[in-house]
Amino acid sequence: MHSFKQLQCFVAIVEEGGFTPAAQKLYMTQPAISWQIKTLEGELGLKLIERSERRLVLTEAGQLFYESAQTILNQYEKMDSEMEQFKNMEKGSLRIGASTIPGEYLLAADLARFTKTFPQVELQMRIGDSRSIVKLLLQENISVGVVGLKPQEEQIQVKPFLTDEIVCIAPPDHPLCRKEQVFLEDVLQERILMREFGSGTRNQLQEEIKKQKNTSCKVLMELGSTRAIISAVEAGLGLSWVSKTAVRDEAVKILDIEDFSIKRDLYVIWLKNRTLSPLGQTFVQMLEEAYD
Amino acid sequence: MHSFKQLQCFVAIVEEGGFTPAAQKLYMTQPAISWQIKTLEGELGLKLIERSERRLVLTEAGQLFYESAQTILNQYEKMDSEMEQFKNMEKGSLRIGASTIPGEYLLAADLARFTKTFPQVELQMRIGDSRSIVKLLLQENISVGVVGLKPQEEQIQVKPFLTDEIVCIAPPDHPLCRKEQVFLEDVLQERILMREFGSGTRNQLQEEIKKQKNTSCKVLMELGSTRAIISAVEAGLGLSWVSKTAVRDEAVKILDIEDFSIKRDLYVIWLKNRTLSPLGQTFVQMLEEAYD
DNA sequence: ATGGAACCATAAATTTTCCTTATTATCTTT
DNA sequence: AAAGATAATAAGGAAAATTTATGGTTCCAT
Repeated sequence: MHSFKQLQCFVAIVEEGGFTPAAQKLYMTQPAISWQIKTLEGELGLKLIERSERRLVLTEAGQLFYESAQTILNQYEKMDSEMEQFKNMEKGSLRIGASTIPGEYLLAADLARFTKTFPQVELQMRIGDSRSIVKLLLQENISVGVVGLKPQEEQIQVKPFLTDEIVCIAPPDHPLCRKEQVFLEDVLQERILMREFGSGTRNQLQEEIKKQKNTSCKVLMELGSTRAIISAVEAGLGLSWVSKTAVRDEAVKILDIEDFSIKRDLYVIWLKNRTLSPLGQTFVQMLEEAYD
Repeated sequence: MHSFKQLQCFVAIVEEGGFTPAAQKLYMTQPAISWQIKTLEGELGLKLIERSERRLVLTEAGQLFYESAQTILNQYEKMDSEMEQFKNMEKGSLRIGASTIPGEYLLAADLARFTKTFPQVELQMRIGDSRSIVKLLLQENISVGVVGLKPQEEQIQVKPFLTDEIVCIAPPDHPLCRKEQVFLEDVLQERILMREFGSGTRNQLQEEIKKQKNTSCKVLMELGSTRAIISAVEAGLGLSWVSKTAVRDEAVKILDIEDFSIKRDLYVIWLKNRTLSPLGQTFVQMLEEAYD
């Protein structure tokens, strides 16, 4: 088994045109170079360099070897710089933004994985409604966002990555929970709780109701977070719609409404004109892999 | 600078699924593997293998490294097998040069044998007069030459390998063919055909005539190839001298001249300061064996 | 649970590899 | 022929890699 050093010495000799200059290039002494070549030739059982005359000349074997040695060293350097780049990612920081649903529920696992891979990276996540996340992105306060509302801005690169389902929730002891079939009309009779204006969930919900039933719903209470809504529903203050993932382990009942359902696409967004940092790229890639 | 061994160990671990099996595969002890990985990770500044849990798991960095390491090792093996092939003469090319007689007549069988033994080798033979072959050798356009004129150059290694006889030929119906004893004077009366200037045959012939008889001969026609001379002699245009091997199956008569005969040594030549490639060595060796 | 088996990490000692300095040999140049 | 440049060689020593021996986990089966 030969070593990188041998290849390196050999290539240096060829390129610098002699043992002594090669030694200088590699910060070694000339006998060390001689030794490397000697062992290399010994291992190969072939003479690589003809060194009788003033100028060094490669033997046929030497020429053949030179081709491959070069390729290998190039490949080696490529690898090294790749690893270097990767290592640099460990030192950086990544600021992402997410709207409530992805931020508070969905992304938790991904963030954990990310910080495990890059423990040194300072990771910041800002949570807000979709509109504010887009704003943060445009101001470059964050470099990646995950939102539930497709931004229309020209400068924003949008990539859908997951479809979330928005479900209607009720306290477990609510009359509708016992009903065989529940329709949208039944629900709209009830007190409805909602997130604040600007929420992607609320926005989409109202549009869907209007589109599918051509009515609107009375919003009897506005709350600032999904968690607050769940608590309120649980306490019997009314019904509401939230992301299915948000209620996985909660003490509220999901109402299966026969004639109404909402799917909600989630999008990863970043600025078109900024090339995403290696860390950002890796983060996006991790999301893609996770929700493929 | 990492080593091939490190890559090798790492790849072996990934492929064998553990340190211990990797050690067995590489005929090393397990601590040696541990050490290699440790230093590799240290040099990179990155952890490659997660070994806390029951199963070994590659980190993200490890996966990245694995890709490149594999490529490099593959390339390395390719190089190694190429060199091995070269050493075994299954690969490579051999360019030889020969002057007319050896090239067109004598060497045919040897070349055939050579290509049969080494079918993968690209074999080139250039034919010219002795002087031009020497020139090609000095310019390193060929690595071995076979000539009929001993080159005087200091840098050329010369090895005689065969003595060819140069005989006088005449058309079968020529008067001299019926004569009991033929002497040189008889022949010199006739029309003499010869090869162009620079030919070893011609050179030697004229020198021998001058030496042995202290006369010179009138050259009445110069022809560019031995075959052309034979045809011309056959057609009755005159007499000439050619290598005995060239007329083996030809329709011309050999004149046995009582007081004149020429032996001609053929030489294998190569450059002193270049080590002959394995192929070249073998070729020379084959010639020696064939004409021992 | 508990003893054993499999597996990796660590330590110390040893071997091997590799590099350096010093010197010699060879070839080129003047 | 002498000087200069360049590679080979020798000897000593530093550094790297490997081995044996051992310790600590985890996993499995009794």
